[in-house]
Amino acid sequence: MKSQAPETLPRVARKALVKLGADITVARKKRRISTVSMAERAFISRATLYKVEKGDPTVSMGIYATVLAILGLAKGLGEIADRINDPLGLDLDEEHLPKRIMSKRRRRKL
Amino acid sequence: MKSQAPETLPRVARKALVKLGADITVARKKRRISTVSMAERAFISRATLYKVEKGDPTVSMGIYATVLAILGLAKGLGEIADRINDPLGLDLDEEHLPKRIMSKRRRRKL
DNA sequence: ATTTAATGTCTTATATAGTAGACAAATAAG
DNA sequence: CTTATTTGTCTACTATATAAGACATTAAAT
Repeated sequence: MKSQAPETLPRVARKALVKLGADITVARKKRRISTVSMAERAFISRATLYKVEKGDPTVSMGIYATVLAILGLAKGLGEIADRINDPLGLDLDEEHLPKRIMSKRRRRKL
Repeated sequence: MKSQAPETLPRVARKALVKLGADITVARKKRRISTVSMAERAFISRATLYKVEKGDPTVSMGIYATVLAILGLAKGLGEIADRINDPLGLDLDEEHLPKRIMSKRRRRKL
């Protein structure tokens, strides 16, 4: 992630990540997996695992996904934005979604 | 994410990511947000948003989190690994988790 | 009380993510 | 059907993530 304008990450996102990291730590401990062992299984360094458990936004999604998979929690990743979890479905019917989103209609040349 | 040994990403993780990306595309369209507009709001390039919607594992978690937040779906991120979603809680009581995981007990010097 | 392994946390080098910008293809509106 | 715009997808440059390794601290076993 590029740290363009400082604090570009929405607060809700930040909070969710910190919680995710903390939950991962608990889940790991419940399975009695040490940080060294988890890092090895995920093919990452201990330093990176440390960032994951802190909820660091710069770590790649693939690494988070791998750690979750090792904990048997990967499926939840795919359920974040599915129909069930998207009550904001407006009027549009999933089947009839336009292939492209057109903004303000342009003016024809006179 | 470092692509050390090819195909280091567990299949379940890969599947979950592809689904997440597809669901993000649908959620975006339902909100009538164009890729250009979404990229601007998330302070990322269109190319990166494209990767996100493909479920690319190399994109940073912060970017995924930001996009989800714009869609109003960030909370779900924090719920992936919480107690409710972790049935594999073994015997351990969350409160009594050891602070460190000790492996094979070492042998004291004779 | 000792000892040993686990964890928190830096630093620095190198692999790679993210951007910009371009282009063709294709949808939607007039 | 024509035109304006969106989207799919590359390439190459630059910013940054990740690994490696070190060190101090601390939990837990003996």
